[in-house]
Amino acid sequence: MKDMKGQEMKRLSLKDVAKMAGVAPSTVSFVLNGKARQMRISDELAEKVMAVVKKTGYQPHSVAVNLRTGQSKTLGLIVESISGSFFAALARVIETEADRFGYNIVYCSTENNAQKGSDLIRMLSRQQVDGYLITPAAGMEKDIQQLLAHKRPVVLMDSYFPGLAVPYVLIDNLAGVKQGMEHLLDKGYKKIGFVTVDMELVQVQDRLQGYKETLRDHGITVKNKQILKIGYSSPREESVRSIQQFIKDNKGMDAIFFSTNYLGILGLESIAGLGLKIPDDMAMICFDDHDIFRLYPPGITVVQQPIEEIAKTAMGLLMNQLDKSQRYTRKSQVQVPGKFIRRGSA
Amino acid sequence: MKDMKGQEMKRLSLKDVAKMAGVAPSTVSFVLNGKARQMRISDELAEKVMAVVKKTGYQPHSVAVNLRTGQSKTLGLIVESISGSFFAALARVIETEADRFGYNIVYCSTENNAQKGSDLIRMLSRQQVDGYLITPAAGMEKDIQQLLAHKRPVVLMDSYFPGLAVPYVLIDNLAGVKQGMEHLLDKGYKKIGFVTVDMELVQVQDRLQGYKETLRDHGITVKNKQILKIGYSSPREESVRSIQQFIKDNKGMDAIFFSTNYLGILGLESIAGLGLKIPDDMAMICFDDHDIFRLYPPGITVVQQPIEEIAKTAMGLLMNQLDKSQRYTRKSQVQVPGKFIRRGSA
DNA sequence: ACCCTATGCTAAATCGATTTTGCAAACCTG
DNA sequence: CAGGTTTGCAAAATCGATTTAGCATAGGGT
Repeated sequence: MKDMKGQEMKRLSLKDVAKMAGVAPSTVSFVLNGKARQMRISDELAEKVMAVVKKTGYQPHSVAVNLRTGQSKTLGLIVESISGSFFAALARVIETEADRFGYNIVYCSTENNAQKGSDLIRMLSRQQVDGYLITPAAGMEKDIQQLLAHKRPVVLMDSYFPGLAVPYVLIDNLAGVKQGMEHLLDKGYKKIGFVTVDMELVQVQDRLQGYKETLRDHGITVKNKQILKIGYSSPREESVRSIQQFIKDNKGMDAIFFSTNYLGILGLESIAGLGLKIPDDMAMICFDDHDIFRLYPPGITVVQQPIEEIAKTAMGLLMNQLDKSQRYTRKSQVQVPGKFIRRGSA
Repeated sequence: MKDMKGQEMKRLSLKDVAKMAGVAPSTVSFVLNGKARQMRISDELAEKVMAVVKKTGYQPHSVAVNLRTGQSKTLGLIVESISGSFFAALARVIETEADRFGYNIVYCSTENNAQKGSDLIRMLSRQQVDGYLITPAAGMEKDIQQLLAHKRPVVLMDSYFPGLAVPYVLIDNLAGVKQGMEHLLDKGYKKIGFVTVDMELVQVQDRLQGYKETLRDHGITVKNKQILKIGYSSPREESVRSIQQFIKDNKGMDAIFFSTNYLGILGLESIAGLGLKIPDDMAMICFDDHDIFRLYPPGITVVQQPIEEIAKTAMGLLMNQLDKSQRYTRKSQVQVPGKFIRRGSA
């Protein structure tokens, strides 16, 4: 009952606390920030101050602290799409990690639009965020470069820009795809198609590269006809139609590798729409897991992203940059292996 | 090339701009805040100031503005789970709506833990958010009450507390369930089970109520044995097992109404695990849609939440409270109708 | 010519903290 | 016991804006 008030009655200021304790504001500040010893405040007085702080439940006004110290204790998290399952899961882990380090997250999405990404970065920097966690959209290279030029702490996730010396964390796309492809070839699938998204980002290119390399390694000729690129913002129905056309155009194709979970879901629709059975009429593997893939009969085989590891590593890299102590960072460009999960589809 | 610098070279302050323009800081402030006329700044001088602002690309330091004005232009959004599809979709709409009004969002989740919710509210109020959008977890009633007592702008979504005079927006749970139940009864299903979550929240109670009332209206006795309550944090496998047991225990049950999409997905797993066919062996309807339900054969019939409407209405109610002009708010407790979507499962 | 009100802008107070500087009193030291 | 150093704290500057109060000069009326 008694300690229920101080929460925000009229917002106690540090000055008020000082007055109550009969000391100067600076003294209170020193005590609260653990600089009492350093500033030679007597233990006796420090205790008196702490007593008042406890009793009143005083909480520093974070905006004022922010203004004075220049530290907002806030990080900007920019993802591609706030409702995508991969990004949502990522955000969730990052949120709790940030909390452990005493940071808050401002969470926003580009919807894969470089212009919006650019605006968001500007917005966040106006908001004085201390660092950035970004899953970059195509075309955001310049913006990232600017952040770097201004020496702002940044970590990229899920993708990166080959030319930029910026810390990043992402799955080993090449190896992930290769593992999946090897599995398909092992199981005897002969004519394997690849459906990907039409974007410039490295992770997309790497996945395609993984497909091509595996085939070449097995002495199989890569045919462009067996590769389908779908526009990112192409409407659902249209995408489904083009996947179906793709299947029809490739008679004898017995398996498809989908390069993102979004495409895999479209694939499910397309295949079902054609009345084909998975895996008998058509096998499939998808890069990046999704709830649906666990459930959709017969279960879709996937290369799963180690989301928790990615998020934690990224936070670690960011904290490293934020740390004043600037300990030398061994390696700031990290690729983590994906996890191949076999289900019924291949 | 030329307007590429001013972005954050050394952070230009208002004082710097003033110096460059050869005027007082206050003058610059007045001009920038559209109070030039009111403060009788000559148009000529105002233009001169604006010219300098444009040229330098000056951006006000929002933290300083925040401190001085007490307005953070930030809203707190607390959802139940950041990775739940309903909440993610909600967050997405709210984010863009907030942007339209010039607000930023700090986005966090309770993971259905009242203690964490409580902490989050405290954290957000320390961060000086201007308002709160909350999907409350059970047990957060006191926290909401405190916000109200401190006259903080709040809007609840997805649930509310019957005793509290607080604005809220949610789907009409009762009517939604009734519509689904009527459909099942129309189609001739006789023995309908209800699977829900074991929580105290009104929306959960209302859904159960809808089930019971519909049966009673049709002269059917409600049997407790046909109602299954599953603990919110009960592990997946255990939940699946209890649903399967529930089905076995109710011989002759021909349809199940699932009260949340999470439960519906578990239901899918359970039914498939028992080797039953939907809808022939078991029909189902689920409250709250999900991507899976569109895809999972034969498609799951659902009562869909009008997420966009909920989000927009909630933002409207919040903006209403934030508006100084305090225009009288007609109605601040809103229920919006759900959308019944028929697919193959019932 | 004198007072009074507009006009057009600047100076200074303020938000709530942190940090540097300052200044007594107490404590050596020779 | 004079002179220097340490101790213990307070005063004041600062972060970057907004806002109130103030102060010349110009114009208008009698």
